[in-house]
Amino acid sequence: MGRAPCCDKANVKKGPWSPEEDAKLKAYIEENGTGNNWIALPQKIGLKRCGKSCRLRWLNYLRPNIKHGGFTEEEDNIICSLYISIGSRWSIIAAQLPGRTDNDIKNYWNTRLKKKLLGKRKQSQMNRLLLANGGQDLKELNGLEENPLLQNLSNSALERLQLHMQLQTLTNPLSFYNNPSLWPKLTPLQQKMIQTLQVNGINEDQPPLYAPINPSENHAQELGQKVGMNEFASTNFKVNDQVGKSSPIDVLDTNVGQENTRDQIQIQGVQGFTQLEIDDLILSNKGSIGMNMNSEFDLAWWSNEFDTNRASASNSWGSSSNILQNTHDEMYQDYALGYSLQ
DNA sequence: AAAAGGATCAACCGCTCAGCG
DNA sequence: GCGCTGAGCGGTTGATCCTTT
Repeated sequence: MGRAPCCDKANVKKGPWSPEEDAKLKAYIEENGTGNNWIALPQKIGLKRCGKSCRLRWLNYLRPNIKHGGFTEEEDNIICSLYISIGSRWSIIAAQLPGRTDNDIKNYWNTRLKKKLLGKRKQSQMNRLLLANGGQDLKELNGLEENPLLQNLSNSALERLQLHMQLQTLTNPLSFYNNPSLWPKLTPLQQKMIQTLQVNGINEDQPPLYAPINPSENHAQELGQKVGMNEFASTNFKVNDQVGKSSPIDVLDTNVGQENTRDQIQIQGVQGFTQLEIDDLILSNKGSIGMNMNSEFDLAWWSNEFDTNRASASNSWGSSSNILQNTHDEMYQDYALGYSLQ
């Protein structure tokens, strides 16, 4: 037996609200309140609308102090930061933005903000892998398709992961790119390809292969100490001290002497590489290189499981949100430095 | 100028959860 | 403890507007 309908579907009006309906609803609620019974409300005021529809109309459009459109840069920052942190918890995000509704933020994110962030850079093959089929290709290429934890990653979590990866690539001095000690052993074919590219030059949009942006380890260390990406990761970033390790795969496998944060570990396998390198690495190391998503905790962070656990465990977004906001504002600002959202 | 395709956003749908008897 | 009910939420849809060809 299915769930009983919340109203008589045959006798309710659907579609856009007329000004008359708006006026009726607004006048009644302003005078009497909702009475904590949305289901009964439309009958009381003679509206042929579902109670749920009335509730939505009031909350999203008719109640006082609602703002529509014209999102500020600060609001963008908050939305992005929170989305990366907690995913599509629109009501929680809306709670941080006075006058904004969850529906408005959801629409704004889906239609504009997401594109600003994900679409402005040239869409890479990694993006396609991540988004085209819920990350399945990437999981398979990484030999992780059998990992039930990774399979539990929702599209939202994958999207957040992708955003985070972009942030990492741009800001993390500990990235592959910036740590020669992390560079992989190359197959003869790969070496030949690199040589060819170095001789012939590569797409000017891309930095040269295997040319560290910040070759100074001291510089990387300084920056590393200041990069505290989120409240959940410990902030004791430690520059990889495994100089001499020849392969990132080794590093990922052992993590000897490191106090890796989630951010550092998870992305190590891909960040800072050109698309060509990523593709090649994935293909040539299928099953052995990856984002080191072996830890249940790490995976949970990206998944809805974490969202649920975190939300229900603390149930105190009010207090945690400040931390959340600060850390992610910082993260977002780092991002924005290298990648203007305008 | 018109058609096609894309973007936007209001509204709906169906699910989960909390409160209550 | 259990079942019912309504509130709330996130995902999705579809109408409309806008842009491009």
